[in-house]
Amino acid sequence: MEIYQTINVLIVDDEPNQLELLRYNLKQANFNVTSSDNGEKAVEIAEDILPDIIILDWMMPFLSGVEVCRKLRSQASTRQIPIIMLSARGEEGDRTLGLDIGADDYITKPFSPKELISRIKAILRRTRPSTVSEVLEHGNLKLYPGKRLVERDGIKINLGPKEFNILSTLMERPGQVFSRTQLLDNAWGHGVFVEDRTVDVHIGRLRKALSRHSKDKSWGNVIRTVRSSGYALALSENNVVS
Amino acid sequence: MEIYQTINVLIVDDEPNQLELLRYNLKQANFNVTSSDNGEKAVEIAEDILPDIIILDWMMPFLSGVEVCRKLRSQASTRQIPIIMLSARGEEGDRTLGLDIGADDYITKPFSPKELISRIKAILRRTRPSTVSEVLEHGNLKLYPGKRLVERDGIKINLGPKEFNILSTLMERPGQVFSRTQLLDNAWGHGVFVEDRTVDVHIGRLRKALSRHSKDKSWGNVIRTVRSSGYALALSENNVVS
DNA sequence: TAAAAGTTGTCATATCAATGTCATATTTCT
DNA sequence: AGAAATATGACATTGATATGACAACTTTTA
Repeated sequence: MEIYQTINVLIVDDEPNQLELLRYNLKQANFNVTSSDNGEKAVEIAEDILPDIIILDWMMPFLSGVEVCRKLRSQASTRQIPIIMLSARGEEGDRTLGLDIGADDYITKPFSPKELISRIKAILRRTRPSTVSEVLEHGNLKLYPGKRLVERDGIKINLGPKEFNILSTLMERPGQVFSRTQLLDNAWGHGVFVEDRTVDVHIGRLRKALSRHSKDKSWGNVIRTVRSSGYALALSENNVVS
Repeated sequence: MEIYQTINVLIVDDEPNQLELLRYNLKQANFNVTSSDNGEKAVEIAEDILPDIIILDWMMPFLSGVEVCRKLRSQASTRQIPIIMLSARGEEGDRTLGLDIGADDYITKPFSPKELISRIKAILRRTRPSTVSEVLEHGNLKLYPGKRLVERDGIKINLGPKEFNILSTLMERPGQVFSRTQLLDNAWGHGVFVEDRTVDVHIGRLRKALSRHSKDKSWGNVIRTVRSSGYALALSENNVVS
């Protein structure tokens, strides 16, 4: 399974060597890594960056892995974030306690990087079902199909259903040009009788919505007009970040 | 840890002893158990009863665990059902293959019943939080699935069964949009014949109940209306651009 | 057990956001 | 410049959602 989206991993371990080892291996596997060497800070960071998954060492001074886990589970904002616990001990008592406490998985040291990565992916597979990929990204635009939500730089943008559908269609195939008819089919459904030109109006509304409350006027340019053909999501525009 | 709702488990193993052992232990843990001793039948049963989780033996004659897993994953109706694979072999190659194939977890025989149950619960915590969580929280809203009780800032809120079920469904996946049909399925049960629009009325009652006895009028806004789609539990209202 | 209190599904009506179209302005291409 | 395509503001209409009322039921209470 390949990773085709930026996945943020937060690793928490008080031992510098272990931390560095994890960081290295996860970076190799294309994850975006943030780390913390203490539990208290880890909770703050988690609330702040909302990582996609957290790798948590069981044994830590001050705030232990178990307590960090509890704190994360008690907060609505972080309670959905999957947690993998790492432990030096292999006794079953610990293992089941870890799972009961709210961890999603529990790995005993020593473990191979390959196994850790497999487990991360297994968890992400059910956290973000690929049937309808949880989020479509384009530059700093994010579209969540299941939540019918669009964000620009983390700021929510309200769109009408039609505008949402159009943007969704465009974002599924960035760069691809869609004719007005295709957009009508996708965003309205087959067999509706609506003027082709109506699409123009909605594209206009979409552009306006995307650039609203932003000094950066170029946001409307995310949608490229292709004269005599239709519209497409702009690829290499100045406002596109990769 | 307790279980707060009926959970249907499907176990699939060709070996009668093993099957009986699993069945006994899972019953003890208050699961509702269905079993099959062959892969082909298991797929049919799964499509039929849509269990909350499937325990699948890796090695089986005719249709192997891997193939059953593939079949279940290729069907829309069963794609989302979590699967735990059981295997006698412990080599890492198998382990990662199992996870890559679409299983949610992978346990090596011999394992203790306690560990299996812990892993089942760990998975259910993600897929069906209300079945294993004592409390679901969202902001200062708390919902206790077992007690069928809802609190706002510690103050009890009276809800009818339907309203409770709707809220429970929404709180299992904050932000996720549920269609009226989905809500009917979840809160009323399969196969009831009720107008889709009835959901609107109950959402209205739910909102009213949530904001009753509170100056803060915005409490009804916990539930977001998504025009042309359905309803969702609102995520933080800040940062909204309209 | 009967009355009271609470739940539920449906309808009719009110409200309000979203939509589609048109007329006109602007851009693009030759 | 002239033609063709696109952008945009305005506006009536459509369509979806919110809400109050009510009768049929269920559960609780006395």
